[in-house]
Amino acid sequence: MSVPLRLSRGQAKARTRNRLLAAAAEVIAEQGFAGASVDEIASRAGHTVGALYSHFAGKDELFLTLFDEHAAHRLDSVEEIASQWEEDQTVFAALGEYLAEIADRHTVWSTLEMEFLRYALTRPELLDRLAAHWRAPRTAVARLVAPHCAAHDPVAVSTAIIGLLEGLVTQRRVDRAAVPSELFAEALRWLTAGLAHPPGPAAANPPQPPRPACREAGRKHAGRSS
Amino acid sequence: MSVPLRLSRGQAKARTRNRLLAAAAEVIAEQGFAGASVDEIASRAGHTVGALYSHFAGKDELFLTLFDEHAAHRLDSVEEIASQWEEDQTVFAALGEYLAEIADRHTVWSTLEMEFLRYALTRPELLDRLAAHWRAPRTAVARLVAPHCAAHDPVAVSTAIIGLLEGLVTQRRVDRAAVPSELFAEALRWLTAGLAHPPGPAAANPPQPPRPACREAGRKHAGRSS
DNA sequence: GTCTATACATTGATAGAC
DNA sequence: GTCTATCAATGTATAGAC
Repeated sequence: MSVPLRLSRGQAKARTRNRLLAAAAEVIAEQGFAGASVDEIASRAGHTVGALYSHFAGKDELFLTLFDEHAAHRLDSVEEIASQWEEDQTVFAALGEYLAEIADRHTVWSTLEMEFLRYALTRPELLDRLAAHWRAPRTAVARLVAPHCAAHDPVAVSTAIIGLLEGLVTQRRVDRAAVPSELFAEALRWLTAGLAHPPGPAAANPPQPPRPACREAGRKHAGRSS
Repeated sequence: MSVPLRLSRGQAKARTRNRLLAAAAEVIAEQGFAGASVDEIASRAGHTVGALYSHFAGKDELFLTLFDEHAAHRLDSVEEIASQWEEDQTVFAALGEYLAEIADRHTVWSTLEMEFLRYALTRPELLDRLAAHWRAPRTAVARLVAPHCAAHDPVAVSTAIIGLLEGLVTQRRVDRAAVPSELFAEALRWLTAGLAHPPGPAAANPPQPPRPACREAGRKHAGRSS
């Protein structure tokens, strides 16, 4: 096979494409979809609009491509974390650092995800795709935490964990001091520790007397009814 | 004093202003800041650009006004929940329903907040203002949960709680089935129950025995099903 | 205070040269 | 495959009528 010292034609093409996608991610994260001009995207990628339109049908298609490719990337990232997670509990600390890192450096990703969400919210068919994209990481984490879930639904636990972490990332981006990197691990421990608590006995809807005590008490069974 | 059957001049003016702000919230949530045209904002408010520019210096100022006024609204909302929270533990269920309601109906708010965040991320001075706006609800919740925090920092706990709830809201907006309204209360119970765990003795970084009791039994009378 | 009409800039997208 | 030149459409903001 050819050993390309220079890039082959196909490689060069792919390179351009990837640069355009990366630039689009940046600009759209910064300016929003509507605010991002194809011109700026192209020029930040080191090209011009012509190149952009030779790779994508238009701004929308570029955005949607980004949308799908990012989802795959995201899942890989989750599974990478997951693979460490199994090793031992100390991974909480590492996980915390990793997420703090995300909050601090990979800001483009999370901002882009926000924009995906906003964009999809008014487009039902896109919202479905987005939901599908989010399902994979959820089940990946669910599989992971299942052994620690006691009688709780692993998927529900997974959803809570992801929500917790994402919520912390968001807050950290606004106010780094308010969300020290250790808090990720700490909060995760709180949540998982709480799982060990009696899911049955510790009542789902404990109508206990108004008692703001230091210790969480209340062992009463109550049916779920809303 | 004049008893205005009709709106006084000042009232009419305020009414227009509020309508413009409400319309701006909608349109900006849907289209993003850059995508929202002043024309559509004005017309959705039942007015024209002229009215808009007589109330605001421009699109930016309109957005920033929205930004500040929404923060006040948000804080009120949190404190309203907080006031119930103290009453008793059953508020978890009510809180869960409330937040599910937010996720389902007040979508404009949360979308708008995402756009605020994205907009502020590249504007340091705005990011500071945003951080300040988020501080108030955080301390409000912190005061509330302080009695249940054992040795943990109430503000850290508050941050985790807010993150958890916000993360769940976000996921619910994408996939309602994945985040049933009961999960809000449930996750909150997990987290708060975990707080009771040995924060002092067993240190903050407990290398627990490789395997805590992980009963996968899942078979339980009142387990979560619905 | 609000509306109508308009000036001026910017955008997404296309066509043809290389 | 990529660039340059260009067009039609749209958007912000202003000026003057009422």
